[in-house]
Amino acid sequence: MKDAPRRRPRQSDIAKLAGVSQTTVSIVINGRHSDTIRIPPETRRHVFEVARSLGYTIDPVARSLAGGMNHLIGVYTFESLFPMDHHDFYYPFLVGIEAAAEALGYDLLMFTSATGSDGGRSIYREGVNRLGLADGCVMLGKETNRDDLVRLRDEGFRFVLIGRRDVPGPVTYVTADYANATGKVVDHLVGLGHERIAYLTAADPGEPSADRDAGFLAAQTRHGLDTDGLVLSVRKEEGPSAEQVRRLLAAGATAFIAHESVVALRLLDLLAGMGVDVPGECSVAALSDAPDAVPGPELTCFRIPRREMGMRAVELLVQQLESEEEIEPRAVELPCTFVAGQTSGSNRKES
Amino acid sequence: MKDAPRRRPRQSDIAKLAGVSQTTVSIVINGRHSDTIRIPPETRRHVFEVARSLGYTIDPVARSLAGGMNHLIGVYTFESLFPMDHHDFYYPFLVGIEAAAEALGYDLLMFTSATGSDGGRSIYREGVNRLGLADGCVMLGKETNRDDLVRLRDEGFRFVLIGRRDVPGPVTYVTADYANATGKVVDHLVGLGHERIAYLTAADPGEPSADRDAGFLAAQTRHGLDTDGLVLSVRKEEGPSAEQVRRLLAAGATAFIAHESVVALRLLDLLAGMGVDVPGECSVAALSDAPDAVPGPELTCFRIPRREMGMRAVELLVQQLESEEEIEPRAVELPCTFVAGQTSGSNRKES
DNA sequence: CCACCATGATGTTGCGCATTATCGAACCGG
DNA sequence: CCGGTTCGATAATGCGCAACATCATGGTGG
Repeated sequence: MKDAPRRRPRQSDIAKLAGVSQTTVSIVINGRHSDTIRIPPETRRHVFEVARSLGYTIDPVARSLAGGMNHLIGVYTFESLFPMDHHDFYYPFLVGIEAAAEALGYDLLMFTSATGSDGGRSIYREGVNRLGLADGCVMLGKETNRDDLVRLRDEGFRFVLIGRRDVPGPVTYVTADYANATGKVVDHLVGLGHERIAYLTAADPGEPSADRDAGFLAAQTRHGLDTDGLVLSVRKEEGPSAEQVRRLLAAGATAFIAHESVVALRLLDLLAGMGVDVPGECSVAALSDAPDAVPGPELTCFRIPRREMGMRAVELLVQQLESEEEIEPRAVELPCTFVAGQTSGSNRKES
Repeated sequence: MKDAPRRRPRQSDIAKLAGVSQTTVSIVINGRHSDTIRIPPETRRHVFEVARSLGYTIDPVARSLAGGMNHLIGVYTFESLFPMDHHDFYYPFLVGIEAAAEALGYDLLMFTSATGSDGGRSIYREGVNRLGLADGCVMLGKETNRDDLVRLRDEGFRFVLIGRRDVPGPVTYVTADYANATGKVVDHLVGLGHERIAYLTAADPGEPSADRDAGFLAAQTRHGLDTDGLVLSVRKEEGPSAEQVRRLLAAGATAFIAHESVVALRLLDLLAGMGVDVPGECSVAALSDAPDAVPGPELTCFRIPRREMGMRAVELLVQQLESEEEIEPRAVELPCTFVAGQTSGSNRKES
């Protein structure tokens, strides 16, 4: 019935009670006895008993200081993690990350405090890199700070990016194979007889957009198509204007491909407003997931394997962490699954 | 251009380069200079410069061992955190927790590794209490292990529970005011003229259920109602059987209150199947949130302030962590908001 | 009867930091 | 010119554990 806030028992407490040395306790607790380091079973049992009776639990902090791993995987997002609007975007990644971490025996350290008063995030704030607590880090977010990344790597910090990043020097990342997936969408539309495909690329630059562009370009030359007046740069927030869509139709477009599903949905609305039937007269496809919750027809698009990407990232990271030698940075591309959807149909040949 | 995996710079490295002692570096980095401990601005600036040039980052592990705070808030769930089925349940709490943590300058440590091979979770597994890495912990989940909780508290570890828990001795928790909210639902139904209200309580015990039961009982006696043959214990997974519902109707029930919204929804189906019009002939209410995604009529129910609970828990915890003296354990009850919904209507008086 | 080895441990050191107790020099008034 | 006081720092210690080097004992073969 002590009122005093009991201190955590330590190995030396056990040692005293069991009549052995702290070293012995450490060895027993960690099961480090081997051919060269021998502790007889009875001593071991005794130590264990005392430990249990004291309610001993190892102090991970001390262990860590003494050179061990923390079994901590950092999760750093270049944007704020949980706000509702990012919900659907980040969540599947997190599910994967958590699953893999749990399977591999790691805990997750979610960095939130790196957010400055300006709302911007930086790993290095006031010269302090909070990521250090984690053994390694999974990094996600669009607005990557490349300088920080380079500095991190040069410091020898282990991390895996989710999403391809053009960074000077090698880094390991896992991404989705946007180029191929985009190619498949084009193939699908071409297979339906479309020859003039309007392409609504994302206005904000970034590797994922670039990959889609590359995939589109490749597919297009493969099929011998051209794009005069059929390419449009569109902001996700605004979508295309009715005027722009009209111009594309006037240019002979019979199908539309938009990077963002939001844009594709807006496109559907505009086309409906103009009396254009989808997929009867015109097809629409997106180069990303359609949001689940939104009602309406299922978009022709592809699914980004977010969950798998999360898992894979953690697996790669742990592999790096647990191997003795330095592991070469790796790039992993996971395939997207094509979704035929209901917004694309065969192009009725005219004339 | 060194290829050697550079060691992390430490305070002593800075000290050597800056021509001061490690102590000084520590003081400068932590801004601990005061009236009694003085470091002139120029020295401070110099130390900072050297630190930055070395890419110094503090080692939180060592700091922790030395007794400092890490600005880390643990998040421990007694069930697995991210699996899809718990998604809607945990997510709002996390949003609140993250928001408060970010606002207060804390990072989040999500414990996943406590999951045993049996799927069960225990804080103390294999003699390791990993929670110690965090300065304090927010704990959530239904299947609380009370023994662990008591032990944790006795060790002097700071934590805040989300959800009321009957634990020997005081703990601080934040919960929703289920009793009052339940009372309001009853009031609403009574106000609509219902006098015989069937009550479908949860089969699995637990404090939240008990609170609802208490609230129901109180409201009932307040209104002078009785419950002969109107109370039913129902498993969430199964819901009530058609036969049971028929019996309740036969017993004169004109309104139903179910703990779980899932059960309420199933009830609606059953009643529809029996040709009973809701809310025309019969009212249905739930004592929890209706899931957003599910189509159908909006349930009469109340909304549990999950986000606010998460925030509040973090705030309470931080308050404890940052105050000098021991703070008395506190219980906080947050109000639920009543949702009139579309599944309750006035009771047409018969005879 | 000593040299040698296997057994079963122990003493010491150090991880990187924060804290405590000091300490030297400069300054200042009497 | 000397005692006190402020200023600007520092050496030493310890947090709890793991790694390393070392040591005492007892049996065994030569």
